[in-house]
Amino acid sequence: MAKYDHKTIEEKWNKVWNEQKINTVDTKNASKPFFNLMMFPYPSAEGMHVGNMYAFTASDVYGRFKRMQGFDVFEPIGLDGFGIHSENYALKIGRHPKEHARITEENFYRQLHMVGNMYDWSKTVETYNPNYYKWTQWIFIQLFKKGLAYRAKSEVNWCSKCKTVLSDEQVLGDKCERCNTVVIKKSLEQWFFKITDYAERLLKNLDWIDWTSKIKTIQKNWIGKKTGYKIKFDDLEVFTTRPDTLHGATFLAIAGHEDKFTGKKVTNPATRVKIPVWEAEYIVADYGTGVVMGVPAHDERDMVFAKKHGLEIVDMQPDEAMKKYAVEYVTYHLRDWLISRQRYWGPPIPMINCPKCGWQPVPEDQLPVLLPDIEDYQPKGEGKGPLAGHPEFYKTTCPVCGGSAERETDVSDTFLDSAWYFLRYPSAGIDGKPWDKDLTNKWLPVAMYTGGAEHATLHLMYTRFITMALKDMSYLDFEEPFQKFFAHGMIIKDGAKMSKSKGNVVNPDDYITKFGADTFRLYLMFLGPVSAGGDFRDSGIEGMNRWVNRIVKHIDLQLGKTSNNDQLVSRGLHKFIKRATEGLESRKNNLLIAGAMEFLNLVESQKAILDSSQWTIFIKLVAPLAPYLAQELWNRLGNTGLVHSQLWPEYDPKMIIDEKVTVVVQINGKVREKFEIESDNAGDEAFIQHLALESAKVQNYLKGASYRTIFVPCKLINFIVNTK
RNA sequence: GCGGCGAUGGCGGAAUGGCAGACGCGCUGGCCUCAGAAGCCAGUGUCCGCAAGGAUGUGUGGGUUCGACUCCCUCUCGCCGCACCA
Repeated sequence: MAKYDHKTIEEKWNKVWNEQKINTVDTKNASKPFFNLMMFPYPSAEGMHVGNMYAFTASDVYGRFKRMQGFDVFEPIGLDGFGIHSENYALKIGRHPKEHARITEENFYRQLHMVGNMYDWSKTVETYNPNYYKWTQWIFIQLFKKGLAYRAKSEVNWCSKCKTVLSDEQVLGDKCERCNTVVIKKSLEQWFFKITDYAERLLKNLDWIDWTSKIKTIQKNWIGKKTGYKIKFDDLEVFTTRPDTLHGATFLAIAGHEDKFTGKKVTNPATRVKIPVWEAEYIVADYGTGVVMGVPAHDERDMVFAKKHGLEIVDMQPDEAMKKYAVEYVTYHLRDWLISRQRYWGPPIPMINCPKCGWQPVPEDQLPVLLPDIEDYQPKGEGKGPLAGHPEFYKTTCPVCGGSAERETDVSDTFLDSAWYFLRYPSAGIDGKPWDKDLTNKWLPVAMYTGGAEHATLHLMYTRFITMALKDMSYLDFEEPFQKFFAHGMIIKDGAKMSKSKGNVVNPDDYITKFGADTFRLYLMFLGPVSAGGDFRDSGIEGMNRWVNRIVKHIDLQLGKTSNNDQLVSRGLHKFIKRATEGLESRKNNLLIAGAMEFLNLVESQKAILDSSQWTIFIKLVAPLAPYLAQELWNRLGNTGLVHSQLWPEYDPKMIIDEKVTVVVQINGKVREKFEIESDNAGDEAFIQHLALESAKVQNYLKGASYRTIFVPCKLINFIVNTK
C-alpha cells in the first residue's frame, strides 16, 4: 500500500481550489455572513514561527467548521507591517524598512498558503500601503476634528534605544515592549488621543460583550475605576478614598521630581490649621487630582514622608463626620493614548503647524501624506524623527491662510494602524472611502475574533476606543468591534518559551514539508484545548503522521467492498459526530481528534467494513482540521465537489445511547460489582437491585445487614449498609 | 500589596456530582525481518500478589454528599495582569 503522498496531494488541491477561488466570498450577496477573524499578524522577523501557525490554524479550524454549518465565512488575512516591530528588525539587519516589508510579505503569504487556511486572498490588507494608511490618517483627522486628538506637553515614556516615546500600554513593568530597555520619563510635547473620555464606556460594555473573562478582568484593572472624594484645601483639591481621616492631614503633597517644601501653606478645612504643601516623588501627577493629603497617623507612606522631613504627626481616630467637607469623585488609572512616534516606518501624522493659524489638519483631498523614500531612516533621538531632517517633506503651506507652514514630522503609533484594519477587510480595494457602510453593516461587528491575550490592554483596548469614537461620529452603527473574542494559548518548545537567544524557535516550514499540512495541523490541535496552547515536541508529530496514514490505508482497503458493520459501529459514529461538534464549538479540537481516533479504533477492533456514506461522515468531521486529506478522501470515495462546503453532519439522539450499558454496584460508595445490561432495562431499579442481590460478591459484603439504596438509572446502584 | 488563572501517571491531556487516567506520546515484551525501518499484537498510575483479587490514588488540610478531580472553606506552589494609585 502506497503511503499518503502529502506533497502531490496538497499541490493538486491547492491548484484546484485557487482556480475555483473557493475561498473568495461574495461580500455583497452573502446571506449568512460570518466574519471569522484572526488577530492581525505583525512579523518582527522575516517569517512566521510555529506559534503564529498555531493561532492561525486554530482560527481557521473554527472558520471551516462555521462554513460547514452553512455560514458564509469571510476569513481574510493581511499584514500589520508598518511600525516599530518591523522597523527594529529591519534596522538590526541593515535593510531598508520598505524593502524588508516587501520580503516579509512574500515570505509570510507563502507560509500561509502552505498551511492550508481558507483565506480570501482577494482582500488582503497591508498597513504600509498608501491606499490603506491614507485612511489611517483620515481617522486621525476625524479624531482631531472631534476634539479627541490633542497636543500637550507632559511627562512621557521615552525609550532611549528605540529613540521614541511610548504609550503607557507599551511599557511593560518599566521596560519598552519592543526592546526591553528601561523606559525613562521625558517632558515633551506630543500628540494624544483622549481615550480617557471613554473610560466609563470601555468599562461598562465589558458587562455584556462575549469575551474571555481573563481579558475582561485585565481591561477592568487597567481602566482602574476608583470612586473616592475630592476635598478642597483653599485653592488645592486633593483626591482621597478616606475623607474620614481629614482631621489627621498635616501636609499636602503634589507630584515632583524630588521631595521639597513649596513654601506654600493651605488650610485644613476640618481643623482650620495651616499646613505645608510639599512636592513629593511618590505622587502620581495624573491620578485623582494629582494632589494628596498627608495623613501620617493613618497611611504608612505619609508616615514615612512626615518622619523623613520632620512634619507634624497628629494622632486621631477616623471620623465619619469629616465627609461633610468631601465631594464624591471618580478617577481612573487609564491615561490618554500617546500617539506620536519619533520614527520613520509609520504613517506621517497628517497635521500642519502654521505660525499664524496653529495646528491644522491636512485637507482630506490631499491624503495620503506619503511617507517619503529616504535613506537616513535611522531614529535620531532628539525628540524628533527622521522626517525632521527633510525640509522637502515638511515645508508646506497652511491650508487656512496659505502662508508657509510645517508638517508634523512624527509618525503615528503602529497600534493606530491595527485599531481599524478589520473595518477595511470587507471593503478592501474600494477607493474613495475607508469602508462601504452597507458592507460594514453586513459583516461587522466581527463574529469571532481569535488572538493573543497579551493584547488585552494594547490592541484590544485601542480598537474598542476607536470603534466607539467612530460610532459617535456616525461613521459606524455599532460601538463594540468584536462580538466574541477568544484568547488562544501559547506554543512553547520542550517546556520553554521559544526565543532566538535560546535557539529553540521552531520553523513550521520544515515540518510541513516533511509531514504535510494536515499532519502538522492535527498535531498542533491535538496538544490540548486552543485556550491552553501546548508544548511542541518532535516525537508527537510522528505519532500523528502514523495516524493520518492509518486513515488513508483503511479507506483505501475498504473501497469497493461490501459494507459489513453493526449497531455498535453505527452508534460509535453518531457519538463521534456529537463529540466533534461540541469539541469544535468549545475550541477543544483535541476532543474531535480523540473522537476520530476512538472511532477508527472501534472500526478496527470490530473488523467492520463501512459503507461510503459512513466514511463520508467521518471525512466531513475531520475536514476542518485536515483539509487536504479530507478533500482527497472525499474524492476517492467517488464524491465530487468540495468537501468543505458540505453541510456538517447531525447526530441522531437515539443513536448516541448504547445498546448495552455497564451498571455498577457500589457498597458504601465503593465499586464491588459490574453488570452489562440492555439499555432498556438499565433504568429499572427493581430489576437491577434483584440482579445485584443475586451476586455472591454483593451478598458477601452485605452479610444480611440492613441497608438502603441509591439508584442512578443506567449508571449505578449504591447499597448503604447501616452501621450501628 | 490588589486582581485573575491553574495544579490529574514518565509526558501532553480526558472525565453533565456517579467505574479517575479516554485519546495520544513514551516505555516494555512479542510477531514479522538476514538485520533494521515501517507495520501489527499485548502490557503500562502506585503498592501487595504467580494469579484471582485487594489496598491506595487527581498539590495540602478540612467541609457538604450515599458518592467529590468536579461544589464550599484553609493553606502551599506555579503562571499572568496591575501597583509609591492616595
